[in-house]
Amino acid sequence: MSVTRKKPVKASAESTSAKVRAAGLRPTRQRIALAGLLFRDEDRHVTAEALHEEAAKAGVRVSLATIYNTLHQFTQAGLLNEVVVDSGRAYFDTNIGDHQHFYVEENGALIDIPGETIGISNVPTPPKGMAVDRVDVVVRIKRA
Amino acid sequence: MSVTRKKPVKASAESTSAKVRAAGLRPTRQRIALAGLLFRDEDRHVTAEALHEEAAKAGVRVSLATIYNTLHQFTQAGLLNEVVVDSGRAYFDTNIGDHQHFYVEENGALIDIPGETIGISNVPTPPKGMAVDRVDVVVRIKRA
DNA sequence: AATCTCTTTTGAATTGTTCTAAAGTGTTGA
DNA sequence: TCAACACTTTAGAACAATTCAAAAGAGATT
Ligand SMILES: [Mn+2]
Ligand SMILES: [Mn+2]
Ligand SMILES: [Zn+2]
Ligand SMILES: [Zn+2]
Repeated sequence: MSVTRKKPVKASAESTSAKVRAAGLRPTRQRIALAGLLFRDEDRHVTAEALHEEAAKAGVRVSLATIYNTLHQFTQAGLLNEVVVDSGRAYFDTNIGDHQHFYVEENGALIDIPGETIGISNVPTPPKGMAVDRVDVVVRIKRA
Repeated sequence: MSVTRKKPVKASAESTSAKVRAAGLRPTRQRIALAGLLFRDEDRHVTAEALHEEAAKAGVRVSLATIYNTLHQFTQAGLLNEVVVDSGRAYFDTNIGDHQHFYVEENGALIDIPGETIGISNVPTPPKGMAVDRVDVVVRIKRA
C-alpha cells in the first residue's frame, strides 16, 4: 500500500486560531487571516508580495511588514519552510514535510516533488564541528 | 588510478587576456584584472561585493557596476556558474564542473563537494513541455 | 476596566542589484 | 598612425526585496 500524506482538507476559523495559538503566537486578526489563506487548501508556495496581494483581494487589510513578520514567525514555529531557489526573493512553503522541488525559472513557479521520489546517497560528512542541517534539491526546469 | 581534475596552477597575464578574448569579450583592463583574481588559484566562490573589495585591495579600480557586468558576462560565457544558496545575494563559482555544495549558513561560506560524491537517483520527469536544466544540491550545515 | 505585553502599522532605512547616459577605451582599416 | 566606430566603464540614480523604528492598537490577565 502507498503511504499517502494527510492533507488538511478544510480548516475552520476555530482550528486556524487554535493552530496559531498552538504555535505559541497570539491569534490576532492578521495572523488568523493569513493562516486561513495559507492552510485552507492544498500545500502551497508563496512570496511575501504574493501573499500580500492575495490578502488584499480577500479583503483583509494587512501591512507588508506584518506579512514578513508573520511568514518568519510561522517559519520559526515550524508551520512553514523557506525554500531558496532564487537569489532575489524568498519563497515560503506550507509543505513542511521532507520533499524537493521543480523550479520553473521562466515564471518562478515551484512544484513539489514528493520526499520518497528522489534518491540522495553518499552525502559527505561535514567539516569538523559541523552537522548537516538539511539537504535541499532543486530541479531547475525550462521549456523543452 | 583516480581522475584528478586539472587545476589552473598559475595563469599569466597573457593567458588571462587570451581567456577573456576566447570568451568573446574584449580584454579590457577591468576584465583582465578580475579574471586574474578569479582564476589565478584554486576554484572559488565570490559575491559581487566580496570581489569588489578584493579588487580594491589589489589596487585595481573597478566600479561595482562593472563587477556585476563582468560576473554576468563571464557566467554567460561559461567561465562562471551562479550558485543559489541564499535568497539575499548571488554567489558566483569558478568551478564550472558538475558538483555540489556545503553551505555554512552561519557565515555564508561555500565548500565544494566533488561531482562524483553524492548520488542522485530517480529525478522525476518534468511536466509536459519542460526539460531539466540542472539539478542543484545544497547541503546546509551548521555548528554541531 | 486597568494594566501589561505583544502586535501592527507607516514610512524611513538598508541591502543587493540594475539602469542610464555620458565619458573612456579597444579595435579596425585607411 | 590615427580616425572612426563599437563596445565598456563609470557615477549616481533607480529599483526591488526586506528590515527597522517608533508610535498606536489590540490580546491577555487581573
Ligand atoms: Mn543575475
Ligand atoms: Mn535585495
Ligand atoms: Zn514544496
Ligand atoms: Zn562550487
